[in-house]
Amino acid sequence: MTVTLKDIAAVAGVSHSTVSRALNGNPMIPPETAVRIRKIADELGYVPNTIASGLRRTHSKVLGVLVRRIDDAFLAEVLQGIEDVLYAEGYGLFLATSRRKPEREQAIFRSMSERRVDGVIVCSTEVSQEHLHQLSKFGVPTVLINNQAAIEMAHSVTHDDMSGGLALTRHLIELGHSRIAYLGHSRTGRITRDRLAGYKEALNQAGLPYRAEYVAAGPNGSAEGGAMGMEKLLKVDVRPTAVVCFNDMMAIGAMHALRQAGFGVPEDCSVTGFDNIPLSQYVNPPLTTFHQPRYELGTEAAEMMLRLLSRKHKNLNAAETIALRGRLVVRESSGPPPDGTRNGQ
Amino acid sequence: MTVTLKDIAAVAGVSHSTVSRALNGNPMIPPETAVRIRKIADELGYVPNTIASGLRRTHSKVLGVLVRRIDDAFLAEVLQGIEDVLYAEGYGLFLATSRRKPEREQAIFRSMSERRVDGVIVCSTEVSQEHLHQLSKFGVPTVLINNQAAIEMAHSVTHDDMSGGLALTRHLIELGHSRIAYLGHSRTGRITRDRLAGYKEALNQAGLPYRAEYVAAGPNGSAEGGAMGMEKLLKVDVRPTAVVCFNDMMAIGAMHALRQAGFGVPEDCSVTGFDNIPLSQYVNPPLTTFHQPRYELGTEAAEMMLRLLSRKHKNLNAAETIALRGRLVVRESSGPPPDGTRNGQ
DNA sequence: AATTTTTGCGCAAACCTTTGCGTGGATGAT
DNA sequence: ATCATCCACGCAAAGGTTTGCGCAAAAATT
Repeated sequence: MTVTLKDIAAVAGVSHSTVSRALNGNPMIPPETAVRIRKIADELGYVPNTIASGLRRTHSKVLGVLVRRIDDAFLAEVLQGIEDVLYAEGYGLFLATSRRKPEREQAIFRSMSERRVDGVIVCSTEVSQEHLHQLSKFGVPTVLINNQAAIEMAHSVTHDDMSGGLALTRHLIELGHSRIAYLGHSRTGRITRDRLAGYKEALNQAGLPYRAEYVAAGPNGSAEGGAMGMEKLLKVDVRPTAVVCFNDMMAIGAMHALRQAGFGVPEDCSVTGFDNIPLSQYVNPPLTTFHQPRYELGTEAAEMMLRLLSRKHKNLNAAETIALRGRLVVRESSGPPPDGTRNGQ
Repeated sequence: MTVTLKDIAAVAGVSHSTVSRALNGNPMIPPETAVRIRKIADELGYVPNTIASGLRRTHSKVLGVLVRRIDDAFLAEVLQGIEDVLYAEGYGLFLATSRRKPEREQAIFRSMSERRVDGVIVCSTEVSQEHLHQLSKFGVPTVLINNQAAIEMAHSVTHDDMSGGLALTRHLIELGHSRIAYLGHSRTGRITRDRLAGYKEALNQAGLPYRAEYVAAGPNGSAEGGAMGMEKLLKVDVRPTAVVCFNDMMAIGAMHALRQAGFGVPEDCSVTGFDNIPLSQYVNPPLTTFHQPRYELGTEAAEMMLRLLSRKHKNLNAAETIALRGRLVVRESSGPPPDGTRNGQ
């Protein structure tokens, strides 16, 4: 049924080795023979069997990508970045989502090992050190994107969360705010801490006090989580006049909760997000946020992986981290504090 | 380096065939032998080589998925639906994005053929009849999701666009609108036509005239496209009091353009979207839209593909289409028309 | 006890490609 | 004419698995 090298060889009157070499551009085969064979292959409708060639060669030209979930504006764009460079380099992309289930993650790593992917890119998931170790034991290189727990001896690309938290908070301070809250996300580790650290640092630099009651966390990173977190903050005695949210979706939820409670944004309370997801500019009011180089996170990770694969002498030990910088995006959800709160509380 | 069946066989003192059979649960091997072998395999850290087994077997247990792009709220959720059922069934997911480039699409189909995927799911892209034919020639079954051009003899799952357009328009009519515009998307084929058809049908049923000047198209399906389309509609002599947009992002753009021009939504002009993307409830005002069963589109397509693969006697000819129904979601972007336009213009 | 059946497993081929090594013929040098 | 060189290609092994067939030993039947 399907045509193989042997079939082409029979028609061309050569051995299948010659066909293989001709098709792979091996210089051993003179050009005229090569084009003749190529032509016959095309006429016969030959489609090389990557799976057979992968068996003989050592690599599969496929990269595994593990991501928490696909239907997330942030991750989707990172994925697109990865896919674009993999496509350009002729690599395939084997995708799986962990959905935060450790057993699913486990199964995925196994499946990727079995499929002999050349490497795996792990994106924004709480991946355990052991799993990664298990992979590296098989010589499967790994690149981490925004890993939650800082993992030793790993290749990773991250964005600079701390400077983002700092930039947003400083922006609010410059607008005159002093009662600034931080609305985090209880299920994320390093990232929420880093952003919180930036927030604290900004307060510190401005000589403003840090108040524990101004730090709340939503149960998750969605709009619902933001709304729930905001409701907590609204119960504080002296309400904050600005809130730095963990991400844009939470900020959107927070604004929703504020509106529900009868407060205007930014008149009564400024709100900032984080990530600059495409939507943040279309909500009303458009969101002040910190832009993440999402797409670039993907491309950088993919390129790092490709570099890793090209230097065959896998000195996987040499850890490497590249940190991408974001930028403050000021829109209309942040403004001066309400009158009377300008200086001090 | 890596441990193979042969290594296990050596330790267990049997042949590698026996190991293979034991590990695959072949009843020929008595249970006690099987568990003994299984144990040795585990101790040795054996990881089956799917690529070798795929060579011997005829199938790869991998499905190709071709999608226009990943960073699109709609497609991402469809993808998640696909991934979830594939994961549950032990299938892998090989992902590629066409990004509307025909040559890229071509290359992707080729790459998928070469990788011997068991089938491909094509999602919402303007895929040509020939490409699909090329795949089916190789016995690679195909399932289409929301294909733009209705393609003959194909398996596909779609949503019912016409009834969506009809439901939205009827909703506006019931609110009292008579000057209702349709804002389409010039780059999509069947879908925009179907929604338009539903719009016309609703007008027709209500005895309202269809006016060509009330039908505009944006250059693309994004918020920018919606804004640009809306600007055209605002130039019409007698402005519409409601506009049915092709999708939510365009609706968001349209609302933006209306605000820029000093009009209120819905006081001056109602706006409806299509898709009910997660964000549509968080924009201000929250968007009236037509919910698409995105996730289910994915799961249905994956399940259809799996059914296709299970009946080995590939009677691929038997076309099959399943249409999923959506539902109207009324929020605050639609309301009664401004005074004085209620009856007639 | 002799014969048949069953059980448990090994042999080897097959899947398709890549590649080290070898070979026969042509070409060039002496 | 003889020998070394080189060119173009073929042979066969290798990569890891699955599986039809066969075979010896054990069990069951007579």
